[in-house]
Parts: sequence; structure tokens; C-alpha cells
Amino acid sequence: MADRSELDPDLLRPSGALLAAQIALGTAIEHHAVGPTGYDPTTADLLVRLHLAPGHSLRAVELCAQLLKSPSHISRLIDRAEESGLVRREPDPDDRRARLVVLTDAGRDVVARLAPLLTDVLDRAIFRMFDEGEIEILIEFLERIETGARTFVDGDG
Amino acid sequence: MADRSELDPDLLRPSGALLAAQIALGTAIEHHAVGPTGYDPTTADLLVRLHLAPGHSLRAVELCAQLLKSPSHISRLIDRAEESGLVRREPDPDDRRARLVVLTDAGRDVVARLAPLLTDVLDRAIFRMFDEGEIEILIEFLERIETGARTFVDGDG
DNA sequence: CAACAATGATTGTCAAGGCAACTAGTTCTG
DNA sequence: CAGAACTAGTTGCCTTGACAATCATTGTTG
Repeated sequence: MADRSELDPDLLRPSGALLAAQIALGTAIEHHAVGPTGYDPTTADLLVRLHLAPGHSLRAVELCAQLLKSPSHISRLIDRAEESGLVRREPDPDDRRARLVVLTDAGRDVVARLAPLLTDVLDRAIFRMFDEGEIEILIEFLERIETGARTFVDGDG
Repeated sequence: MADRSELDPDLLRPSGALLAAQIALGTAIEHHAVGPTGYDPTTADLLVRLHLAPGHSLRAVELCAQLLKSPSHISRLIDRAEESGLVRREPDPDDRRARLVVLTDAGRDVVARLAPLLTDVLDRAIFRMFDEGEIEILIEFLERIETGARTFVDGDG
């Protein structure tokens, strides 16, 4: 489609729109939902993932996958959340290398405060902007990009 | 649509897909296009934006807007690029507060090496995954999210 | 079951990047 | 045209977060 020896001005349009949507959504979540809790966005995401997980707990490796962050980042993220009393590390009975990260009552309170705000932001920024069929198309489009991109990085699942 | 006092498991699906697409695409660009040049992704983006700009130059404030980064970040990004000889700062004749960031010949060479790789990644990760009408729908969907998200941050343009 | 590869988690080190404070130049208003 | 308000850019300080190395445990294979 494009002449590869020069940059097509339209080349960055889709990726630019993707980035812009991401940034705008992140900013909205941060200002309207996460900010009021007093925690940072990644910590908030951590708490939400734990809340959604069975037993309100996950292993760190699982959090890496869900939050798309590096192990070192997750480890220190848990450090901070633990110091704030939001989560607790417990041994994993199935694997003594692993440690379960468990949501504490204080963490559940934060999620309870966060949930309606986050739901509101995502409702108004995304769900109300589309009808139900469109949402599925949107997700399918985004998955197509992810798939297309992974053909370059293939071999990492 | 959603019960706001509890988290809907589907709540994060679209935003999760958005993030996953973003990360996968960024990783593909970084590994396949930017990595071979030896520079970091943000520097590469800087060079591309300058290349696409009239006169191969932009003011820093314009780079903030295009790269969606803070002024301090842009300032230091230009520092590094200038030390590497990729760009040059020149006074802006129209406004003596501003400084034009101009692509050097060395910077142009990097863009020339980068362009076909970047075009290839974006072609295969995005353009070839969609037909032309779909691309426009995709962009319109993403702009809808951006618009929806901006209703929370409104007043910043 | 002993040696060895693979996996989960953590830590040291360092770059990326944001916020607030500051300088310098411009525009607006009296 | 003097002062106030604003805009462009830079710097100090700090947090976030990635990579490489390390330790502990598990699985695998002779």
C-alpha cells in the first residue's frame, strides 16, 4: 500500500488515534476515579484485578500478565501496597516459590470507593459512546491489531 | 447499564483490549523498527514527527502536543537527541521564547533507515489487518473514546 | 534420587518521565 | 508604555518502572 522508502503522512493515523484514546482514557480514569482514592493508577488497577479474582487473590506472575508489567515492577508495586495495608502476601500452598497476593479489608474498601467512579468513567468514556454490537466490533478490531503486532514478537504467547 | 456498587467483570474488556493492542504494537515497533536504529522509541518518534513536519522542524510545544509528553520530558528528549547529533536547536525568528528543533542530516539518515521498518510494522500490524473502510471505522471508534474520555478532563482542548 | 534446567519472586542499578519552580519573552490592559 | 497575565522552555527533585543478576523452589532426566 505504501511507498516504503518515504514516510506516508497517514501512516501514523491509526496508531496515533490508538495512543490518543489510551492517553485520554488513562487521564480520565486517573483524574476522576483513581485520584480521589489517593493512590496511583497502577495500584488501583492491582486492587481491581485482585477484587475480580477468585478468592480476591492472585499470584504475582498472574498480576504481571494481567497488568502487563514486568516482575520487578509488580514486586515493588506489591511492596508499596502492602506497606499501605491494601494487600497482604501469603504463601501459596500449591507452590512454595510463589506467594499469593491477597486483598485486605482496607484494600476492599478502596475498591468499594473506586468501583462506582471507575464504572462511571468507563461507562461514559466507552460504553455509552457505542451500542452493544459496536463494542464487540471495537474489541475485535483491537484484538486484530494485537494479533497483527504479535506476529513480530511471536514466540512469547 | 451496570450496577455501580460492584465491579462488572466485563467492565475492563474494552479498556483492556485497548491497552493490550497498544502494548503489543509498541513492542512490535520497538523490536522490529526502532531497535535496529539503536535509539529509544520516543527519540524515534521525535525524529519521525520532525521528518513529517514542514521544514523538518517543529517547536518544542508542538512536539509536546504530538508526542503527548510533558514539556520537561520533551526538553530532555531534545537534549539527548542533540547530543547524539540527530537534531539541532535554532532560534525561532517569530518568537524569541521558542526554539525550533530541526532534523540534522544524521537525523534524516536515521529516519531513512527507520521509515521502511516502521512502515512494514504498521502495515502488517494494522493496515493489512483491515480493509480501507474498516480503518476509518477504527479511527472513528478510537476518536469516540478520546472524545468520551475528554468530557471528564474538559477544558484542556 | 542426584544433577540440571525451568519457574516465581525479589533486589541492585539506572533510565524515563512527571510536577513544581524558575527564567525569559510575549500579549493584553490600563 | 508600564505592569499584569500568559506562554515557551529549562532545571531540580522525585517516582515509576525496566533489565540483569540472584535466590528458592519445582520439574525433569539420567
